Amino acid sequence: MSRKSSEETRKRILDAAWKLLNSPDEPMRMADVAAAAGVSRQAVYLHFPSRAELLVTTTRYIDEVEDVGGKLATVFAADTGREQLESFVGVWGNYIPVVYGGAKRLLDIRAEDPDAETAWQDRMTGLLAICKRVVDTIAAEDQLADGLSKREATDLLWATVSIGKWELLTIERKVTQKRYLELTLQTLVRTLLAA
Amino acid sequence: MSRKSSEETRKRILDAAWKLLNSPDEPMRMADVAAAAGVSRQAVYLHFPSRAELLVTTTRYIDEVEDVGGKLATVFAADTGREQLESFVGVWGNYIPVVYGGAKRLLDIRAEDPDAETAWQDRMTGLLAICKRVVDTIAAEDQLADGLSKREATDLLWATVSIGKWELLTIERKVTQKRYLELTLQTLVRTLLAA
DNA sequence: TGTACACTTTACACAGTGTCAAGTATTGAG
DNA sequence: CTCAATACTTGACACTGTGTAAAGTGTACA
Repeated sequence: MSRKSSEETRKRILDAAWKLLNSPDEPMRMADVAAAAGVSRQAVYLHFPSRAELLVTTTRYIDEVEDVGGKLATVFAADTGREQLESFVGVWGNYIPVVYGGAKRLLDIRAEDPDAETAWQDRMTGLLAICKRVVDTIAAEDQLADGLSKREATDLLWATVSIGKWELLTIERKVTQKRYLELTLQTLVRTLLAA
Repeated sequence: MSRKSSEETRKRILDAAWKLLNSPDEPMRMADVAAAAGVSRQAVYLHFPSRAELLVTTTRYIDEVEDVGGKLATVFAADTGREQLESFVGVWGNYIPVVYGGAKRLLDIRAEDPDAETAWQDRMTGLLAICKRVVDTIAAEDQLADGLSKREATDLLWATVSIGKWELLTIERKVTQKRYLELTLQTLVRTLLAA
């Protein structure tokens, strides 16, 4: 087998993991991933040292394939803070359903897996940076709501668009994705922007 | 040993579980709980059929000892919707730190344990009912924000005071408990109440 | 005195992760 | 054409934690 085969197998494993991640009822043990990828369980360990690493790599892989970075970058094409906020809620809010499966499983093992914890922190830190930029734009226009520091506004924005809150509203309470976006934006506008 | 001993041992196990639950760095395996309670691992199984059941019972035990029900009932002593909202955020918001450890571990095993899932749903449903009553009061005064149905307002309130969001703001972002309460109340007032 | 009860001790079945070592098949370099 | 490296398979096993089973110990109280 050529050197290429290794890369292909790796990709097949990641795709299989991705698929299982998005089937909440399917278990995702190492053996399941291997079976779904059509390789032996050991082959998975040849590419990924542990389940945690596989999870972490899979989420990064999804981010890459779906180009989160690129999509989030478009948020800053908007000039005003309010427009950036709108754009951000739209882009990120519509990205959540894509990563939800992976994020949830990552969270599940986070308590026991330091690697998963690290990967989670990574993503959260990245999102926090975006939130900070949006808040900075708002603050630069002097449009930040009274009595709110930039730090607090950033934290509030970040917590409001969290995957956990999306899960509560859409999965648990059956709010439609469209309405979730509207309600979230409205909440943020009223909370973060000056009246 | 008298019939009483059984009850005492049970209580010691629950207290040990509670204690471990609130020490996030301590593992809480059945053997750990047993050791902390000063009994054999098997004794734990004599009182609780599974780890999930132990977790579930422990959270209910905390609720009982701390009298959540009673505290939440005081919310409705207030007359106006706005006052009820304030009271609710205070009571529930200050209860979260007490149950946080248990809630987090319950969430962790929820994916694999139907019992834990049920217990979680129970608690969330209970909280949702409180949210609904507060929203009803607000709506009866015609103070609900424009374009918001009672159902949506209830869901938003519920998601906003969720344990997950509290965790993000206080644990992850180091917002103080006091400031968390202020920010949460402000968000809710601006989001749910008519201007 | 003895028996029911609460608990201990020891042992084991089972699932899932991760490791190890030997075997097979393909591919490309000499 | 040969052979060695590469990529993967196969099968076995150690380890951890949950849950079960069974025999043993000690104590209360009828």
